[in-house]
Amino acid sequence: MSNETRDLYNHQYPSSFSLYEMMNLPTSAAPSSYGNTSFDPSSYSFTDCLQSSPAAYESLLQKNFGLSPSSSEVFNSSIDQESNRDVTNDVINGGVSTETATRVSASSSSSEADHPGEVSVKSRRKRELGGNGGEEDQNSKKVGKTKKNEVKKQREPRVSFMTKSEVDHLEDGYRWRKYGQKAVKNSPYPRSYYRCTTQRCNVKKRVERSFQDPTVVITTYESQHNHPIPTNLRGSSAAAAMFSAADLMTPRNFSHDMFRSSAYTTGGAAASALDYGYGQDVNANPSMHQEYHHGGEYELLREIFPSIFFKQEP
DNA sequence: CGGTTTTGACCTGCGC
DNA sequence: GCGCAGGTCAAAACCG
Repeated sequence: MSNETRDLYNHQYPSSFSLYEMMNLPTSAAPSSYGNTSFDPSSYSFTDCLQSSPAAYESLLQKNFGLSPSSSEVFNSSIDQESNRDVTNDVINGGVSTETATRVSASSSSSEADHPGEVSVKSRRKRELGGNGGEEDQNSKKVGKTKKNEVKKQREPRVSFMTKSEVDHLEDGYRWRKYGQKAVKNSPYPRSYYRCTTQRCNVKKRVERSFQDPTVVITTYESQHNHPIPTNLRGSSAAAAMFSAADLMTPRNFSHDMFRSSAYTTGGAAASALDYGYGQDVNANPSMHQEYHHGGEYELLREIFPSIFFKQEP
């Protein structure tokens, strides 16, 4: 953690922060007034969220988010660090009840070393399939139980984004392999599970469509990439770099899928700029965004995306 | 042929 | 203990 980030953790933040505030909308505004959807900003609060990411919160406060109904397709993002609650579900449920919404949950950590479960489960399953069955299986189950008692399974921090997009799987520069899909309770839309294809990188992401607003895609990232962004992809590495999981907790993260999905939904200059303009920098270094200032398209992007995504350097 | 997606089965945690 | 829902596995199918 940088000194700057550490300092931000010492700040005091309001306990609740709705998108109305972030968007400078009057709290009495009709929900339907947000863009062309029925999204209700009042349903989404940043309570808890920024306890886990004060830097991002700080940025929101400073910039007042700079979001306008027409300028961004990103409704919300949240960082889950505090409990084992499911961020995505919280976001969805938040659309129904008020206040609880974007509870960014939490997590814990389970790096490869922290969760040998991945390996043990595999081997157990293999054993079962191998037909040795019986005793060994019971033993492994016992082990699992004792572990459960000793250490509560921990999870990596999660960050979720709500983006308005036609496509479910938004490109972010990294390569993903889908490893599962599940039906979501109370939703006609399934949830897809992706894992980063890079070896020894255990970053996962879940993608699902909001049943309340099918135009909204909810993407939840878990863990952090331990490698640079692949260079040989059509997708902009720069756009992805802005969301490097190595920087998961920085304000810049809020640019990630909004960036990409906006490109999709606006369909024009932004997409071009993203796809062809900034594919050079492999490393998601902190000075990354400065490079945008040098390109002619920076100004164009600035116009398209909210100010928070292009934090201006003094 | 290697990588990716699909999909049913299985595991785990949690609430009742 | 049971049932449910979320999450993961892995074989088979698919694709470039």
